[in-house]
Amino acid sequence: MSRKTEQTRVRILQATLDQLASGSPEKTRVSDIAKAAGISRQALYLHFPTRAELLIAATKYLDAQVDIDASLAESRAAATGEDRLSAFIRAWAGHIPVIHPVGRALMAMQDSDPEARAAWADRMAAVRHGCAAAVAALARDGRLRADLTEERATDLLWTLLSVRVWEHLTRDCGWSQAAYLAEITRASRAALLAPAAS
Amino acid sequence: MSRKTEQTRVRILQATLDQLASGSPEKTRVSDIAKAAGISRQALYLHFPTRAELLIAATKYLDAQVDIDASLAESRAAATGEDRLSAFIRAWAGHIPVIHPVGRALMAMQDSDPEARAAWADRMAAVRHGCAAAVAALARDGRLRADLTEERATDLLWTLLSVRVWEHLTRDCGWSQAAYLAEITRASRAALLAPAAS
DNA sequence: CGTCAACTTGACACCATGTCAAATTATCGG
DNA sequence: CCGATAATTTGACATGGTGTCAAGTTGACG
Repeated sequence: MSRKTEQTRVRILQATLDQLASGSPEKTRVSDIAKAAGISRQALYLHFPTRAELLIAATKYLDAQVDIDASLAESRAAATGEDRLSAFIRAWAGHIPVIHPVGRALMAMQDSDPEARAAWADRMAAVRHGCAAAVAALARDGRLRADLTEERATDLLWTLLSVRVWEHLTRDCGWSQAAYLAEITRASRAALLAPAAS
Repeated sequence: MSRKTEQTRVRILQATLDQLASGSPEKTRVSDIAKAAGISRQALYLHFPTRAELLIAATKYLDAQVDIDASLAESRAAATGEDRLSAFIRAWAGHIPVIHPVGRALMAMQDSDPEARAAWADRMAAVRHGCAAAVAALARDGRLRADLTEERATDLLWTLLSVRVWEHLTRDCGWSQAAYLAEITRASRAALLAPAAS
């Protein structure tokens, strides 16, 4: 009963991630996912009430698999604010490609589905929280640009690290992930750090 | 004959811009626009074959009204590269709010309509061209950061000035237009200019 | 072997876009 | 001012995806 239900649920979630990753996420239909999971479209609706909730569940499922907190451990352990900033950027930048397919699908639904909007906003708020921590560490070291409040610096970093910026640089500009990481790290330092950096 | 057709056409385009500006652009339906223009939905299709082409035509109509080239004149006339960069940013930043409603509608169609995608890409390519000119002026003055190629610098500036970044800062972060302009100018200078700036 | 849950099949409502045909109303040239 | 014709209206319909509903089928487990 519950055993089988859970199996099917996981199979659906995995199929969702697979389908989103291969092909345009925003054009992936519920029927495509059901087919990939080997069940009927209606059966999928027995597990997830709407497309939006399926996507949200898939996001959480992915979270559970990748364990972003572990990647952020290095950032939190950094001795200096500058190290913390770099480590945070490195960790988050490495995660963007992983969450991008489902993120793109979620972003595409933002205008039509309030739940999807809230779910995505929530995840991004978590990223902002990480940005704020890095900025606070910088401020503690006295390395933050004097004319920036912590809040404004956080907004700036959050924007620089947004998925849209990653998309623009890697997709529209054709940058490699390595180039993205190097340049966005540099740009973030340039934007936030007081002059006379290392 | 052609007189009336033209009148109606303009009325539709104006109604389109009005509707997009008031209310979520991506949720604006063809029937909403037709109603605002005072004609039937089917009559609208007599003038514009698809929603995408209507939006594209509205973009061109808006262009014709605002004359972006005039705003860029100051930028082109700048004596130094740094002045040119600042003037370009100021001009473009001032235009983003104007084109944003229709731009947002166009961006929302990118995944479903290749024509809309191409039209928006085209406009953004024009912005990139402006970025490239500013970067070239900077390079000519020897003010470009040594470790950046002109191409990469252009990509960076183009990204910083993207509509998505403007949306993020003004909508998600709640920044005023003035704050956006000031901070994005600063960030662009920090990202592109060689140290020891004015 | 019977029961209950999971699943299937097939039909349908909804909503926005886009198409079509027939009827009606403006508009313009003569 | 009238007749041709262009512009518009009304109403019906196709398409494609989401979400719902009902009735029938399969399969596991006590």
